[in-house]
Amino acid sequence: MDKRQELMNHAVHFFSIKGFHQTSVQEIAKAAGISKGAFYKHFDSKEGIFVEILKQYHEDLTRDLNSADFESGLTNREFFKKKLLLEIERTVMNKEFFLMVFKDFPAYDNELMQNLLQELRMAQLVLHKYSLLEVYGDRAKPFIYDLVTVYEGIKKEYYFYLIFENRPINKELLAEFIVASLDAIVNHSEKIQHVLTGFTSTISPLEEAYNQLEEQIKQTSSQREKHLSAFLMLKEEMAKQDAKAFLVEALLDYLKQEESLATELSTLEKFI
Amino acid sequence: MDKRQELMNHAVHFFSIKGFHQTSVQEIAKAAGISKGAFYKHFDSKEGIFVEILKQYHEDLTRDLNSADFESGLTNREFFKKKLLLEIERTVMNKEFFLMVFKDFPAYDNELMQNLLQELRMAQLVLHKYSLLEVYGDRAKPFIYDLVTVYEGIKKEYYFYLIFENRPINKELLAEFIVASLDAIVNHSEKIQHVLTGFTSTISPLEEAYNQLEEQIKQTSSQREKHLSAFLMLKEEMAKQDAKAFLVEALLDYLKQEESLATELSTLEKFI
DNA sequence: GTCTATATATAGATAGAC
DNA sequence: GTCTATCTATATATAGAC
Repeated sequence: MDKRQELMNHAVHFFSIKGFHQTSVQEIAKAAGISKGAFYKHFDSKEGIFVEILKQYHEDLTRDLNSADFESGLTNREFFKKKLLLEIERTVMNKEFFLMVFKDFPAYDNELMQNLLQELRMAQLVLHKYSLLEVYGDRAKPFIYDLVTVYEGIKKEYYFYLIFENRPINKELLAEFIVASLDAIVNHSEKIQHVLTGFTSTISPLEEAYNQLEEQIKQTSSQREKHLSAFLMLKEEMAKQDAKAFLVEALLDYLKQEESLATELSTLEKFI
Repeated sequence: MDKRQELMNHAVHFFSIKGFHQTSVQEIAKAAGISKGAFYKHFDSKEGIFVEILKQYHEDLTRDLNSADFESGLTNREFFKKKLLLEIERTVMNKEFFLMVFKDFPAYDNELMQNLLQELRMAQLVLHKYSLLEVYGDRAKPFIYDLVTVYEGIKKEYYFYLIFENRPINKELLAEFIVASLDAIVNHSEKIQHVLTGFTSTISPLEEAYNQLEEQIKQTSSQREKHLSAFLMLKEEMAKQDAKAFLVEALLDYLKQEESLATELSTLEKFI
């Protein structure tokens, strides 16, 4: 077999058991019967092999789902259910990939990787959106984003049972159960107000960072009024062309004293 | 403030951003204004502080939910929804904890930690089970485990929106939406076959390991028949009091040639 | 493309002085 | 309870011979 592919197979295996950071290049190389040094002739870094695994999985999945041919004459619902069953079976067969993704992740300071992940996720989201619209049509439209969320949430939770806990579950039954649950929600939907309005945010990232900080102050601050005032002055000052650096800094430092605001403040600081 | 508590707060912060393994004790200590050496006067290891954080969160959560007093005269459904809303708000307020748990995890070779996690998860599961039974009564009973799974799946997926993507979502609306979705599923439940039969497995871990391996051979093996035969002989031999070590070993090695069986085989090997 | 040897860095944890 | 210095282990990645 191709050494490169062999390395990737072993890598998925170790990543799925120990997580990305706890797996060494040495282990992967050794499992494939080569030295650590030789590994770097095939991949330029440990992150490199991880990215290649992600890409390959995504390509395989897309190819599989597109090339699947179901008997003709199926209703939309039956077709949807067949695709779901295929996805469930595929996920269980590739359980190591699933485990790898849900364990440790090398994505957190690598923008390239984050973009890749975002992209893969979006692709799945859009796919599900159109599948559900095909089945439920206009009745699903007003709350399609909520329906997609419910669908993905239920699916994922059963994946945990199937994969993390190795539970023996009848997959045909599971597919029917999930679709039947969606049926129920859609049939009931006139009585339900929707929650989500779309998958992509329409406000700017800076605006969002402001909103997040304001919300967090309102919810958790020990000195709500003072912190809100500081926040408003900060927002005003930062909007100015000739913002005073010392003032911005002072207000940030002041707010940083409240530990619960740390995450929101670091996000905001990226825009300075 | 208590230095110990201060260290824990900073630890959650770093763990939530960079993950457990990517955060050094040095960073945590420095953020709290002490040296790395001094850290070890407060906690005996990095894992130690992680466990303490988990325990504290669980205690706080239990206390909060028990001490919450809602107005009297609420219906079961209203009461359930109020508790859900409280949990949503609490989760968003403690988003760093949520991020920490869903990022990197130090649990994978530490049995003590795995037990703790299992315990915390079970506690939540049982809590949800009884809450749902209170609201839906006998109608939910036949498929209560599926209902709990659906409930937790939907909730978790929205938490991802709220926390990872910082989406502004009306929490009151969200709580109503989730409960309404559960209403719909329960009302529709006569027409739905259930999937799960319980949360705890009734067969022994060894038996389960056998089942897993057999299933995996059937689903993924490139030489189904040969591998199944090897599997059956292995199972038979291992059951014997005077099992031949060389035969067990040989059969294991033979099966190991099929890479897709690696996970199941390592699980099984623990019983030898 | 593979090896061994090595550069370089950083981690968790401990020792001993104050 | 805090510091600095140090131990020990292990990691990613590279260099250079074959």
